[in-house]
Amino acid sequence: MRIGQLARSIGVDTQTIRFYEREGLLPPPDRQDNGYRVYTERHVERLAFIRRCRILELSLAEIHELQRYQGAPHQPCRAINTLLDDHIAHVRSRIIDLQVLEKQLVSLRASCNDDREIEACGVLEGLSEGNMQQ
Amino acid sequence: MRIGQLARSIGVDTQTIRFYEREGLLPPPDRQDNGYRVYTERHVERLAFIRRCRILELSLAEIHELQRYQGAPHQPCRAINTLLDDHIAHVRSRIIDLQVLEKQLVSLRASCNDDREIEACGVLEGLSEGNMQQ
DNA sequence: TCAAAACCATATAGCCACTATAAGGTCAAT
DNA sequence: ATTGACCTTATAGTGGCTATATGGTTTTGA
Repeated sequence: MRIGQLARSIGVDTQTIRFYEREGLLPPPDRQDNGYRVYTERHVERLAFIRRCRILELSLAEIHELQRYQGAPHQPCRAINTLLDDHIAHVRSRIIDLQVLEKQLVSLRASCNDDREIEACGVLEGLSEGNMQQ
Repeated sequence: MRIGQLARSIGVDTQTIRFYEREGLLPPPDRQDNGYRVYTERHVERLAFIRRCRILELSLAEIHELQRYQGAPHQPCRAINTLLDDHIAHVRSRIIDLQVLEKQLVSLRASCNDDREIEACGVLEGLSEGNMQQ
C-alpha cells in the first residue's frame, strides 16, 4: 500500500503521514526501488491509533508516551490512566475558562446596540476602559 | 517611560511589546539618543487595550480590525458588534466541542481501573479499537 | 505512442502568539 | 574598574499541521 492509499483510507493528508514519520510516531516503512513508501496493515492500525488519539485532542507527546507503554505490555497500566485523568482535567479546566470568557463577552456585547456611531459604541468603550475583572 | 517600565505596568514581557510593534498593533515610539524606546501615556492605553482584547481571546487580526474602527469614529458601529458576535459564536462552539470531548474521555476512562497490566488496559484497548464515534 | 494527469519524493516556509536564546551596547552605583 | 540592571537587534523554537516549489515516476487514455 502506498502513501496515497493509506492517506485516503484513514482520512489524512499524505503530508501528515510523512510528518508523523519524521516525528517518530509512525515507523519508517520499506521503500520500493523508486523510493516510494510501502505500508503494511500494521501501519494502518498505527495511524488509526494516532488519529483516534488526536480526535480526543491528545498531544503528539502524549501519543508518543502511550506508544511507549504499548511496548511494555506487562507493566501496570496506572500511568495510562493518569495520563487520561490529566487530560480530562485539562479539558475541564479549559471548558470553565471558556464559560467565564463567554459570560464576559456576552456582558460586553449587551452594552451596545447596532445603531450607534463608533465613538459611542459600548463594546469599544468596554474594551477601552479599565473596569474589566482579571 | 522606557520599555521595562511599560512592560511592568501592564504585566507583559518587553519582547511582547516589541512584537506588537512589529505587528503594527503598537505605534513605534520615539527613541532616545541611545536608541532606547520612549513611551507615552497613549502607548500605555493602547497596550492596555490590546491586553484586554487578548484576555477575551480576540486574535491579533481582530484587534487590528478594532483599531481601524477606532480611527473612524463617525462610522456606524455595527461591524464591531458583528465582530464580537462572531467571537462569541466561536467560543460557544468550542465549549460544545470540548463538552463532547469530555464525555468521550470520561467514558473511555471508565473502561479501566488502575490495577491492570498494560496488555489488558481498557483505555488503551478503547484507543486501539475502531468503535469510536466520529 | 505520446502527452496529460495523477502520483510520489524532498526541502522549505507559513500559520498563531508569543517565548527563548545569543550577542552585544548603555548606564548608574559601588 | 567592574558589576548588574537595563536596553538593542537578530534568529530560532513552540505545536500540529498545511502550503508551496521543484522534480521524478507511473498510469491513463486519445
